[in-house]
Parts: sequence; C-alpha cells; structure tokens
Amino acid sequence: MKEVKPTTIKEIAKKLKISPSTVSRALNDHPSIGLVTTMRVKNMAKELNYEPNQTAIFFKQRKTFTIGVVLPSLSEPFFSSAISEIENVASDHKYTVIMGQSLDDAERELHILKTFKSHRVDGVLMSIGKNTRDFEFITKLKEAGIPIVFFDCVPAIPDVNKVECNLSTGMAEAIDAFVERGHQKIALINGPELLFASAERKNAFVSALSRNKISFDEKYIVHTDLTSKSNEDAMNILCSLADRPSAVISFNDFVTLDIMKCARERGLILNQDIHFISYANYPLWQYMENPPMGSIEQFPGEQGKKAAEILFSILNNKGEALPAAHFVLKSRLIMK
Amino acid sequence: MKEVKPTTIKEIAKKLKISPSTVSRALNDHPSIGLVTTMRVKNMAKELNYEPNQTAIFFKQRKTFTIGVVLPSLSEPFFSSAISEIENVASDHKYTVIMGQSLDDAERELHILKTFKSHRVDGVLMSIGKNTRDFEFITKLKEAGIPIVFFDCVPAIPDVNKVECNLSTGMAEAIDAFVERGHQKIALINGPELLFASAERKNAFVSALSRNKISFDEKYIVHTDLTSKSNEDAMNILCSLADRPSAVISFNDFVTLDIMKCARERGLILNQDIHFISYANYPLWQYMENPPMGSIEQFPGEQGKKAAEILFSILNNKGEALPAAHFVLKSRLIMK
DNA sequence: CTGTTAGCGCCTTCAC
DNA sequence: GTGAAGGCGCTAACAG
Repeated sequence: MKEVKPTTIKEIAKKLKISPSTVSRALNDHPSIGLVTTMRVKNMAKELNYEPNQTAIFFKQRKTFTIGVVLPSLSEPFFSSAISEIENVASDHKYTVIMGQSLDDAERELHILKTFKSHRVDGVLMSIGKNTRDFEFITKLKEAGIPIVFFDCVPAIPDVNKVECNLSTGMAEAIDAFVERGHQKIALINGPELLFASAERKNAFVSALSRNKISFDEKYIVHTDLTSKSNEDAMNILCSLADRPSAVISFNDFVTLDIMKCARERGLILNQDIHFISYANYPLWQYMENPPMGSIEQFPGEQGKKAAEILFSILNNKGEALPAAHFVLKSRLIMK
Repeated sequence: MKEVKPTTIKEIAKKLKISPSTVSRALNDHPSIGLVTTMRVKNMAKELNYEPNQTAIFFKQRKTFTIGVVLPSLSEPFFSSAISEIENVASDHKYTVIMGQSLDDAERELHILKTFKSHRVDGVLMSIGKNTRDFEFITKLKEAGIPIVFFDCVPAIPDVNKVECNLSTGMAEAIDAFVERGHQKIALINGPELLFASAERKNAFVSALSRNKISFDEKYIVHTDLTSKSNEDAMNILCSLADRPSAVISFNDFVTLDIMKCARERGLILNQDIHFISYANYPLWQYMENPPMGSIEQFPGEQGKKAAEILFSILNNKGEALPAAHFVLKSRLIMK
C-alpha cells in the first residue's frame, strides 16, 4: 500500500497558479478574496482531498482546540458519565478531548498535567484525586495561560473555577424522608475521617437531625475505609447496638451494596427491618429487586457539562479575565 | 496575573552562548555532545523551567505520540473499562489518548476519524457503531499511513487488524451449564435480526444445542430491538408458550434486567421457575440478591488492552508492514 | 564535538 | 484582490 502524502496548500496553489497565501485566505473565507477564486480554491481542495495539517496550524496559532481532562478513573461510571458529557460539549465547540486518569496518584496527576501543558492544550478540566495535597500546579497553569476548571472533587482554595455538588441538600432531604416515615434512629456510615467529603456529610447529617429535633447520638456515626471488609464491620457495629438504627445513610453506593448484603445475611428484611439511602455513584438501583429507599444524586454528567461550559466561556473570552466561577449544584434525594 | 511565555531552546542557547542545535541535541542526549555541555544545558533548562513545545515537535517530526480512540459511547461501563485499559497502555508507551464517541452515528464516526486524521494521530483504535456500513475510511487511513486496530465491534472485512471476542465459546458453556442442571427447554432472546452479533449468537446457540442432542425448536428464539418494551414483549411471548422455557439466554444484561423484572411480575420465582444467563455488558450482578445464574463475559478491558498492544507493536515496527493481526478472545461463562 | 543553514505547513504582515 | 517574504520552535542535514 503506497502511502499518499497529504496535500498541502502549496500544491493547491501550484495547480491553480496562484500564491499559497491566497489559497490559505480562500480556505479561511477571508473577505478580501474574490468569490470566484475562493470557489476555485475550495473545489480544487476537495478534488485533491486536502485536509489541513492541524499540527502546523496548532504550532502557528499557538492554539490547539484541544482540552485536557484529568480524572481519578475512567472506568467508574460516575466519571465516565461526566466525560461523556464533556466530550459532547467539546465536540459542539469543535474541540477535541485528551484525557488522563490519575488513579488517585498525585504524581501521576502532575505528570498528566505536564503532558497536557507541553501539548499546549487550551484548557483543562479536572477532578482531583484523593491524595492531592499540593496545588502549586494551579499557579503554573495560570502562568502558562491555561485556564482550569475543577469539578466534583475540587480543591478548597479561593479564586479557582469550580463546579461542585452541595452534599448537604441531599442529606437534608434524606433525613426528612426518613423522619416522615417515622424513623428516629438514623445512622450514618461515613467515609474515612480525614476526607473532606466525610466532614461535609457529617455536618449535614448533624444539622439535618437537629432541624428535625432529633438529638444527635455519636454512636450512630461509624466510619469505613471503603473496603468491603470495613463496610461490613461498620454495619456489624450498628447492628449490634442495643438500639439498632432502622435507617442508614451511607457514604456511597458501594458501601450500601456491601451493607445491604450484610443486613440480609444477618436475617434482616430489607426495606422493612432496615432502610437505606446512599450517595449515588453507581447507577444500578433501578434494576434491583430490593433497592434502597432512595439515593442522593450528585449529577456527575451535569457537573462535567457545566464545567466544560464554564471552560469554553473562558476560552471564548480570552483577554478579559473573568472572575473565578464557582457553581454549586444541589445534591438531591431521588426516591426509588 | 502576568502570563509567562514559555522558554524556548533559543533562549537557553543565548544564555549559554552556544547554538540552538547544540541545546537541542543536548536535551535529547545526543551522543556526540560533550558531557559537560549536556549538563550545562540541562541545568539551564531546569533553571529556566524549559518545557519543550510539543506542538512544534509534532509538526517537525510528523509524529504526535497521540492515538485516537473511537467508541460508540463513553458512558457505558463496557466501553469505559476498555478505554481505561487503553489509557493505561498508552500511558506506558508515553502516548496520549484523544477520544470521540460516535453514539452509533455513522456520520459522526467519520467526522471523528477525519478530525483524528488532521490531528495527525499516530494510530487509531476503534469499536464501530451499529450503523456503520461503509468501510472506505479504512483505505483512507491506510493511505495516510495511520494504522487502525478494531476491537469488540469489528468490521467483517479481511486484512484489518482486529481484536474480538468469540461469542460461541461462552454460549456453548452456557448451554452446557443449563443442560447439566437438567434444563431442556432453553430459549434465546436475541437482538435485531440483521445484526451480525445476533447471527453469531444464533449459530452458536443452535450448534451448542445439537451438540447436547437437544432438538432445536424455532419458537424458542425470539427477537428484541433492545428497547425495554420490546424486551418485555419478547419475554411475554416465551412465557405464553405452552412449553414455557425454563432457561433463557439473552442478548445482553440490559435485556436480562428487563426480562427478569417481567418474569417477577408474572409471578415466576427467579432462579427456580426460570433461569437466566446473558452476555455481559453491565457489571452489576455481583451485587444482586437474585442474580442470573451466570453471565457470558466478553472482557472489554482485555480487548482494549490487546488492541492497544497490537497498535503499539505496529507503531514500533514502522517500515516493515506486519500482516494483519486478528486476535480472538474466548467469551466465557462466569457463574454467580 | 559544535555551529550554520534550511525547512516542516501554515498564516500574516507588508507591499503592490 | 493578490503576491512575496518571514517566522512560529524545533531538528537534521551539512559543514567544519
């Protein structure tokens, strides 16, 4: 198979006996080029199967029409629905998406960003990993003129663009829903204590209880390191309490899957002896025979979409710096 | 915030009073440059925070160290596990991944490929959409010297690189498993009749039955267009048969979810009155109370990984054309 | 070992 | 309205 080397502007020019600059202008619909010439050029381009060499254009224009997306993982449904939406928005804006998965490794994260930077991406979307502590890279990117918009897992730092989901609203709705149905002994299986996301859940939990005039009992909050073993341990602790809770809110769906299994094995009847609500990150309840009572949705797709839109509004406004955008979605309880 | 414009090779050269080419060579560890010079250059590069401008390098080298991945959808777990593996392999090879989702739209697919081509990606990985009929693009890419490796959903065309999953092996195991457990009335809820993937399932179904000396009865094959409505219809047809099947193999997990629901609603006891096995595309059974008996795994992650490895072996062998690779994984029944 | 020169494909002043 | 010339940053002959 002979490799046909791509047509260039020069060849079109030669065939038409005009100058390359004219061809370039014609192809870009430059107003000062006659209609006739423009048509001739475009026809010839089609005939020769001309496709602009983007690498040359990127180089020349110092713009790549490419955005980079950094995520902890590409295989988790939570993130893949985000990236799917991001790709859609990017595609609408005629942008291409390059991506990297950090696997929650801070070094790998930095490496990806460095790669993106040397690729001269026009902008970055990012959900930070669990182990990211150093945010020096934000300054670096800013210096390089590359805007970044965070979403979902965002740094607690002022003056950065971010889209996040307020976890409290959903927690409030969940507690309300439980209380309405007569539950008073409501427990929280929270994530690792030092995680910001855990603190947020706890605060929301406590204040929602107090709003419902339920006195807060420390024993109803237990922690898991998110392994299956630890999830079960947490559940066993709760089940062994003299005052076993009748309702449990858990850190996420994976935890709930484990603890539901654990509850079944202890002979409890799901949705009767014990009820569940969890923060959603795995879209499967719709299919289950005995799903939890509800789940608190965080809308990863919307977050990704919104973040991408913010990024493009920045890119289209180049020159006038916009104030840092901070968009907060409300998490919401969706009953099953 | 002042934008610092990136350091170039020239500036390093000027500071060091040597020529840009020497700097370039030193940075690339060219053997003919003295150790001292190399060190001086590298130190200065670090000091000035030099980062090579990849867009220039891509342009100059006619190589982008980027591969393009085209998938029907980024949000389906089946594909996201593939892309996750692909990203890992690419990252190991110091390659970047750009991606596009076709959403099963043939035009969008072509558009993505065109974009990739003008981006001068070094290679393409692709799982074709349901509506792709025209494979002219393969020739185009070949002419442009861009290798392509298909995986999962691959074109039935000779001389293309592809990694696919043999659906028959899993079907055979599934039928065997049913027969071993005493089932004789085994049905197949197949996908749209004109889909290649449906024909494959049907053939495997028929021959596995015959191998087990079960006479094939046409009424035990029904079709669905994969909408929930159609899935239910198919199940209702089977359930209304005088000889209702006791075991059902279905096109994929989504179909099974619907038909299990349907079966429950008709008062059948799952895994007792009726048993299920389906081709897997949605990893959730592990969590269910009454999962199907098993599922036929197609290993999307492995497929993506293998396809990526083939692509890189081609890229690293540039010059000597390799014969078209055709790798076939065996689908396998995994019992729950 | 190192410097000089040229050019990748395209766009964009500056001329006419 | 169009052409000529220069250069983006880097690398790779070709010279020393």
